[in-house]
Amino acid sequence: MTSILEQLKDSVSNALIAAFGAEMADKDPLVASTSNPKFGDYQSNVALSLAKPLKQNPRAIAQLIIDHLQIEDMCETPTIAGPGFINFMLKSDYVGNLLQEIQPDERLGIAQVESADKVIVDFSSPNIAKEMHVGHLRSTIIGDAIARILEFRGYDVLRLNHVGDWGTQFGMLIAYLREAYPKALTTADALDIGDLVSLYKKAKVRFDEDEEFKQTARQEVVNLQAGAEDSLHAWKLLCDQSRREFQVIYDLLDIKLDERGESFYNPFLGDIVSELKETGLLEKSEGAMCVFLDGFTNKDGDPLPLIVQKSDGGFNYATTDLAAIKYRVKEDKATRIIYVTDSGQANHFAGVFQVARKAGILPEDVEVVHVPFGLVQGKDGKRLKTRSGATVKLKDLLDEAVIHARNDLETRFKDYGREETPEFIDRAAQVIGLSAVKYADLSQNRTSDYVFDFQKMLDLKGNTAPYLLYAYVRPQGVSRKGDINFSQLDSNTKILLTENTELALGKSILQLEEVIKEVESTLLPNRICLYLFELSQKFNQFYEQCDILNAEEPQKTSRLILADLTARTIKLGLSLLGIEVLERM
RNA sequence: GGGCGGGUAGCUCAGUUGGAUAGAGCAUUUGGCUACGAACCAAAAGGUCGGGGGUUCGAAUCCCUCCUCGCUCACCA
Repeated sequence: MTSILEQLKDSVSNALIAAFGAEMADKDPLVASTSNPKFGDYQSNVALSLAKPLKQNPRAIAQLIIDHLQIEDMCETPTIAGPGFINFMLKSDYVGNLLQEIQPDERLGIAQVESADKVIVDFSSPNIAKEMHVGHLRSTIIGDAIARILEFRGYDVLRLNHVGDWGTQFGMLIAYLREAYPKALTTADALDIGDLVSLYKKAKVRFDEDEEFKQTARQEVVNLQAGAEDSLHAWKLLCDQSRREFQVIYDLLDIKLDERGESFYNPFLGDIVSELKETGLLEKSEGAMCVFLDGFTNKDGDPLPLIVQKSDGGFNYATTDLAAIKYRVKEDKATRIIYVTDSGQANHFAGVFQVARKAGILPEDVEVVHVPFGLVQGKDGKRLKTRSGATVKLKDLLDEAVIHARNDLETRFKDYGREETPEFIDRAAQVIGLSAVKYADLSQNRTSDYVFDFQKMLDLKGNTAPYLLYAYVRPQGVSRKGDINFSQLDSNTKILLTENTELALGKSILQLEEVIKEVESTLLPNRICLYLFELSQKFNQFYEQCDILNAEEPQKTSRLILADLTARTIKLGLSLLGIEVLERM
């Protein structure tokens, strides 16, 4: 289905050409939703922007455009307002017909892209030998939502987990374990993940304080990268253990990822350096092999290098990321590569992308984009910590969310005297708790820092997951009582939008496609959250004002269909965010 | 000092390529349940869009400048 917005744009463009000639073909018709419903549903500001070049009164231009518009089937006669805005009000018959058209379609009429281009979404990417913490939550949730949206649009999406399973931290850990717990390097599961984490911290302290240990650790990295067997064996044990821990979280959050860690690119790192050497970009500086960047300077104002080989011969993450780009372009045939990491890595990616372009590793027709997000902070505006000062563990946080949701459900049921089975409560608490966490993050996806607030996240009022889940449960409850089979409707069943709330709801349902297409390019899932919230509000208003089950036919069937379409739209929208629905709650 | 990103209602945040009187939610005050499930709806109140200049028919949005907060600036990732 072509979205209403696109149809209007085309119509206005055609009217411009008809009124002012073929040179208007490239003119943006400036059609958008109105800022205020009293101006109608859509507006075009094109007449205002043409006033100067055409040297005519904008209202006169607007009138000429309207005279050449052919949209009688869609809209009431457009009106001119203020200095020259053209306002469009959709006809309720038109909206009803469109709803009828999308009703039988599982995708609710939302189009897929014509060619299934390969898109890589690189997200989550925790570090081996460390527990996942809230910082990984954002990347995981946002990345998953972006992947789901692009998959729904028909792209061939490769979800890559670029785990930190290589590099200096490993040298540190292995060097430390060699002297402190040699058994852990040869026996599976000799230590649990919590021990590993504390050992990692001790290793880090020694690394920072003890110059000799630092050298040993670096040598361990070089050994590992060169393929030393005992180092590799130890490394593998550590990775397996961490991987199982990560999987618990991914299962809980329903996240699917293909693991391709940094180690995967190890065989290609040397080639990257020699390739850069051939292009003449490579320079040796202070013992390290570097490519100096345009537009980046250090504290002293000198050009900043991207180091691709350290003075000890080891490679670092810039080398790995360059090798990853090359592999993703050549082998995966990606046309778009999306990196979901915290905004602190913006400079790093800008540097890597620049070098990749210059070196010809990254062709012009492949898009790379860094999707940054802010730090997760506590209420004090500082990095999120537990009361004891430790990092908040992701698993604990998710468990707490589910417990919170369960407590709320139980008191609610008690207040209403409702009896539910333990299985029902388990399931509902799980869905509500986890969706609250996901939604709280996705709904305010800004690149600025993110204040983590349990109370707000689990609040059941306002723009939250429970509000949307409730807006889904309500029409589902009505449908169950409505005795209607939506898959076998009579073909002349009309959707009648006579009340204001019905019409507003109908229009809202039809906007999902516009929103999805917008997010496809902006990669801002919070737009979908906002849309779903507004849709839910419109449903609740409709539900409040219009009787469904007690209405007379044909209104009753029409309203049942409208309610069902709302439920399906919410379910689809939430599924694109990785959020499940409940039939009852 | 350089680069990047912020500063919008008491709090948390939206605000699409510049568009009409800057919007939500929470909190506050008030009204609506003999329930198509009130986890809802309706209403009130709440703003020098960090300050100051500029660009134009029109600026929260673009440019300049200053204040302020965060991240970052060569061998961690």
